[in-house]
Amino acid sequence: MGDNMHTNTYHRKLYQYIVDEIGQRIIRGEYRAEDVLPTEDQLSAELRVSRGVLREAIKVLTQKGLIQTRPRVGSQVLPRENWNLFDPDVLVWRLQIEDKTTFLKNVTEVRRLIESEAARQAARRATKSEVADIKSTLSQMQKILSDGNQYVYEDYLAMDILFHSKILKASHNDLLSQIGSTVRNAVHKARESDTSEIGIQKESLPFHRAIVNGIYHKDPEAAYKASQEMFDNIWHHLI
Amino acid sequence: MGDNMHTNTYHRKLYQYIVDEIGQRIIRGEYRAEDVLPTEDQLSAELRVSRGVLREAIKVLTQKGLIQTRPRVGSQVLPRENWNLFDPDVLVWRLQIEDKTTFLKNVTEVRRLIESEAARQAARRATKSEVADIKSTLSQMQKILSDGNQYVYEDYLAMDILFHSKILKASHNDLLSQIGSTVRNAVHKARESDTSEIGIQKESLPFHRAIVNGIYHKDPEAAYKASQEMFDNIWHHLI
DNA sequence: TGTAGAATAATTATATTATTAAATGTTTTA
DNA sequence: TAAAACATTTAATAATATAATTATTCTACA
Repeated sequence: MGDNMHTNTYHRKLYQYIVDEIGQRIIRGEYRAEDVLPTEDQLSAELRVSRGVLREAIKVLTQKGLIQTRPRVGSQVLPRENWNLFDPDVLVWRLQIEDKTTFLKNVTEVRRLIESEAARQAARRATKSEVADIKSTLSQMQKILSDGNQYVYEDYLAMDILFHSKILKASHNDLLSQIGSTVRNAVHKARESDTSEIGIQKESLPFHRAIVNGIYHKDPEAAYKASQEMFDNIWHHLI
Repeated sequence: MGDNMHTNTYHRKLYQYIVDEIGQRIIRGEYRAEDVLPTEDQLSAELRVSRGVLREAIKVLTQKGLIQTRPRVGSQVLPRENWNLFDPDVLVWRLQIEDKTTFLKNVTEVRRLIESEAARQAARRATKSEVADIKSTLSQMQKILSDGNQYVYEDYLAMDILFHSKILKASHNDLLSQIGSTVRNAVHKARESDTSEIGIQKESLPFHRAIVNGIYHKDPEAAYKASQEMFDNIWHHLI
């Protein structure tokens, strides 16, 4: 860690840097399964933080299923099957480090599955105000895209995220909703599959419209199919 | 907390008690969203632990999405949508406190979705040895059920879990696989939807066989449909 | 002589306490 | 009303003591 950690301008906490550093070392395979990390004294010295901070970081990594710690042994890296793959940090680390093609394929597969089912359920269960809310978000998206000169990618992305999270919520299944938003957030955080070009965004509009139509007309299968087609379109641009 | 915390016979760490205690207070609504927890000094005094231990517990709770902490403000309880619903602890706390019917419905919906898709992908991607492995597990299950007298529920359950986790793995999508096993574990941990009667297990055998057949003959849609029917059957027995 | 099991020693995480620094909301003042 | 001083609380460090686990050594017994 740098020497100016204590006076850092960034707003993250010190232990988060340590979590990131050790976590990434593990994902990179620098520390491998069964390996024992350096002792708390050594690690805190190497990373230039107090043992207290290191211990807080270790607690967090334990929660993520990356390590397990026992007295007289130390902190042991756990095999891959123990990792909590839905932890936002773990997801992002993997997106940054592991083979992008396979992982992105798997991620997109899950997104397609979850979000399409959410769209289907939303068509069944969404309340009137939820439908109205979704519709208004869509029209805001259309507005941003129609005004080609004033198009700002970040604005559109924020609206797009909002749109999909509202559909997820309208599925009235909080587990479904959470898988969807967790994976979506990770993908955006890792800046993968982000296409800032307005052309591609415009191309996806009909699919968005079709999803909303399906939800509005309480036609689950239409919403389902439209959502799947949207992801097939995304996947087409990814490869 | 009891006075004998330090000399506890249980093997859990001190901070885990604190995580449990505060976590449950939040799920119970004793501390509500936007509420600020007592200061670290007060809480550590009340729970009879050092501030260090309390801070480690707070880090863990932060990871679970239950709280957020800032200097001069304290630890604030976050609204429900921030909670990490796939965290084992959060799952258990919710199961102890919240409405079981809705929860179980949502859980089954997710299981049906995930495991059926996994079966479909397994039909496409399973290796020969994986198929053989799945087949042999199924025949062991059949054997246990056929010998009615020596039927032991726990043995059968273990085999059933193995069977489904092998299909999940054969989907060759580790995200899919982990959602599936996490949710399945949650259900078993909560001891919900466990039917120990041999009759119901026998009823589910044809579905299992149809799934394996689909995978064996590389017929994704057959495997998919059989898996969905299996969950529809489970759901039928739940209500 | 060899070995199972108990004592022990070494190592490492676990936990406490005290202190200082940094951040942020609140109050006061110009 | 803006900005400066203030108070409060978390963030981080450091030093130290305790407890738990494992490897080693020793002892008693076959």
